[in-house]
Order: sequence, then structure tokens, then C-alpha cells
Amino acid sequence: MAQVVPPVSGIPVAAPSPRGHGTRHVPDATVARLPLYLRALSVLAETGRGTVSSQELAGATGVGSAKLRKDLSHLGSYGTRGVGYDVGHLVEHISSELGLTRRRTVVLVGVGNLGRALAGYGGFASRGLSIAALLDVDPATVGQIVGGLPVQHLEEVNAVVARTHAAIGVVATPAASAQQVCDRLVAAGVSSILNFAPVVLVVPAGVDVRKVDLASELMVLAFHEHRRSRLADLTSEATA
Amino acid sequence: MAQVVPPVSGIPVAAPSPRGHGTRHVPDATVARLPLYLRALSVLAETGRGTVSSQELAGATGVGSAKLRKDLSHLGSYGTRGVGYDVGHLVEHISSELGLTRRRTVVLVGVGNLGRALAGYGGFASRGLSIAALLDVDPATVGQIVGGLPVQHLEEVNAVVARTHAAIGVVATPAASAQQVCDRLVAAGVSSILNFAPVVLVVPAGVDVRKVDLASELMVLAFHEHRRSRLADLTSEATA
DNA sequence: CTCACTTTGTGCACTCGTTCACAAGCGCGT
DNA sequence: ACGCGCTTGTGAACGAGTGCACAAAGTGAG
Repeated sequence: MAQVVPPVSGIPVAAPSPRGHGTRHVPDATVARLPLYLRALSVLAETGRGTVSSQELAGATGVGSAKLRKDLSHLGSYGTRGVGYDVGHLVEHISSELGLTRRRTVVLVGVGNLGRALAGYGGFASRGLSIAALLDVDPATVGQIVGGLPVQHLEEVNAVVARTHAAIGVVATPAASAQQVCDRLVAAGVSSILNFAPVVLVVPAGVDVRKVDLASELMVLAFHEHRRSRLADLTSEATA
Repeated sequence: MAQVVPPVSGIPVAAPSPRGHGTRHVPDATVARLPLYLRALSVLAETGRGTVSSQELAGATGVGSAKLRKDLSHLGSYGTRGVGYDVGHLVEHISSELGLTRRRTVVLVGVGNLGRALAGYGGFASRGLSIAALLDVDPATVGQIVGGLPVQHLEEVNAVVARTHAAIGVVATPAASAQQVCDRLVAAGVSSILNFAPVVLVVPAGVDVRKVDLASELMVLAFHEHRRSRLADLTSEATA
């Protein structure tokens, strides 16, 4: 009952920044939006635009203008007040922050339909990301040329990763083999994994896993649809 | 580094989100995890397990046990203290909440590699989601049988949506035609859209758009990779 | 019945992200 | 030079989500 949490007026005892991260901290939510900005900016750059206002860019990306400005401020980018942001400069700045200036190589495992879709996806190369190799275990698939690259056997993973210095691996295999493939990628030296298989991958500390689950996305959409119809039922019931 | 399971999306385009209305509010973050739980539970159910503790299910899904319990409590599901949750009951409860008890039909536009991957993806049907039709504009593709379904021409969209009562549309077309396809889907009566094209779709109010951007995911991964190497540089510099 | 043990459900504090509102800065016309 | 309008950058309030810790509630053994 005593001490009702005093304002703690000036007690520098506890470290102001408990997390000792040396670099300035860019929020994850902001990072997730940077590619979006980058794409919109690329379009603008191609049309010859020299500057954009936050409001304009916000309109093109579906993000609030205040949020956009805060995002950009997080990476220390300077716009010009009264004018806006220099398109070219901003593109370069964001690319640099995302680490796309240095070329990143990616190995893709699982050359099914999804793998082919990824391999054929344009726009990676122009963004500093290049798919360096395609791997699979199916004898009928190995040896094919997909998206200009020959499909190699998964056995080659160690050699391929070592040769291409790939740090990013994409798992586009069936669920059953995903964990096994993941393990081999990690063993070969890959430290970031993008997983499309509907399983939760277990990885050692230091390895970053990101998951894209197509079925989940559809289910979330179904939920919204469901909620909407429930709401409609309720309101029609209320008006009745 | 723990498993990072991002809510991906995070781009509520034109969703004013009418919050606080009559129905109890299930947080979006929780909804995004429900499919994950559902899948883990399905696996458990098949192995004949009758009950699960929150800790066990947490381990299988990579989620903290407290978070999991709170998620389940949000949808009013009752577990039994000292025992855990009834697997079958929980599966049914989550399915119901997600709206998967009533069959949801989906129309898919764009039968390229990505579209084929989605059409061939198992696990939709068993979750109440069924792809009712495939649409494309390429004469060479129209008429093919993909995943057991004939590909129809996009012109048929109105008839198809009306006949199947589909409320969900999937856009798996190239970026250039995505907005146009989206407009036609909306005009045909679709009210939820899952967009794989790297553009920001503009839709009228009342239509829900969810975006999955493969290139963005890779870029976010590249960022983490980049940050990691920066950190390594800093620390090696500091120790030097 | 009682006690020890297990596991849920949740209040609370805390962190993270978003939104608002506005001062500061910049260019331009006069 | 000077003020006017436009746009950025950000402090502060707010809200959502997470993690901790624990009381409540159930089970089973003695």
C-alpha cells in the first residue's frame, strides 16, 4: 500500500540502455516496411521524379504519412523540410540499410512449383539478391534448367554454399523433408532461412528463421470473412 | 536467436477496422497464430493424443506457454486445470472460430508457377478451404487441368463467383495486371483478397486485402544478415 | 478427507508500435 | 530581407501485445 511507484525522479542507477546494442536500433516493424518503400521509390525514380513528400509516398504505399516519416527518421535519413525526400538518395539509403548494396546470394532447395515460381521471379537481381543455386532430390528434376540455372542434387549443398558464400537459404520442399533440409543448410553454413513448408523449424541459436505460410494466410482471411458475416448477422438481427 | 515467426502481412491497406463492436474481440496477433496451433493439434490428434498441456503445445509451435494460454483464453476455450486441453475439442473450437466449419470457397486468378503451387497445395481441403476455380487469361493455359480443376478464362469470373459463392480471391498474377484482376474480383462480389503480386492493391471500403510479398521476405532476411555482419565487425573492432 | 502436485487462467508491469499535434526548417514570391 | 506556406522530424499520449508470477481449480495418492 505504501510506495505507489514514485516518479523515480532522476535515478541513473539502472543503465538507460539495458540492451547493449551498439548500432542504432531500427524497429522490426520498420524494417518490414522498407522493401515496400523501396519498390514505390523505384517506380517513382523510373518516372523521373526527383523528390517525394511523405504524404505522396504514403499514398502510394498505403501507410500513414506520420508512420512513414518516423520510419525514415529511424534510419537517419534526411529529407528537406518544405520539399520532401530526394528519391535517388532515399533509394540508395534504404538499399544500404537493408544490406542490398553488397550482393547477397541465395540457395533454394525444393524445385517444385513454388520453387520454380521463386526462381522465375524477377526483381531479385535488381535488388542485389541473386539466386545462386537450385537444389532438389528428385532425379527427374535434377539436371533440368530452371530460370537459367541448372538444378543440382541436394548432396552438393556443402560445395555450393562454400563456393557461392551463400548465407541465405530458402526451403520450398514438402513439409516432411523440411526439417532435414534445414539441418543440412545450417550445417553447410547458411545462417538465415526462409521457410515455406508448413512446419516449425528447429534451428541452433544464431540462425534466423522466417516463415511464410500460405495456408495460414488463407485461414486468417477466412477468419475475417467469418467475422464479417457474424457481424452482418448481428446487425440484421438488431435492426429486425 | 529464437524462432522469429512474423505476422508477415502487417499491411492493413484500406481496412478502417471497426473495432470494439458487439462480438468479443480476438486480437489479430492471436488470430494469426491460430492456424499454427491448429496444425500442431491436428498432428497430435492423428497420433491419438487425448489431451495436451499448454507447455507441450507451446514447445511444438515455438510459442511461449503463457502466450499460448492467453490466446486460447481469448476465444473462451476451456481447458481443465491440472490436466490440459482436450485435443479434439480444441481443434473443433479453433476451426469454428476461424470459420472453417462452414466450407469456404476460393477462386484463384493467375495459373503460373505460383498459382500451380497453391492449386496443388494439400491441406486446404481438410481445413474447410476449397479452391473452387482457377482463372487465367493466357489462351495456352486456359483449358488445362491443374490440380484436378480446369483452368477457365478470366471472363468467366462473374459467373464463377456467383455459382460458387466464393468470397475469397487469390491474386497470383504478374504485378502489371494485379490491380485490374483485383477490380474484377471485387466487382464480381469477392470481399477478401490474398495478393501475391508486388503491388499495393487499392480496394473499396469493406474489402479485406492481405498481402504476401516473397521479395520483401527475402529482403528482411537480407537485412538481418547484414546487421549481423555489422555487429560482428563492431565487436571485432571493439576487442581489437 | 487431506495433502501434494499439476496446470490453467489472469492481473500487472513492461515493451513495442502507432497516432497526434506541433515546433523547427526550408524555399519562394514579393 | 521578410514573411508565408509547405513539409519534415519528433515529443508525448495512447493502445496493443508479451512475459511474469501467482491464485484458483482440478487430479490422484495415502
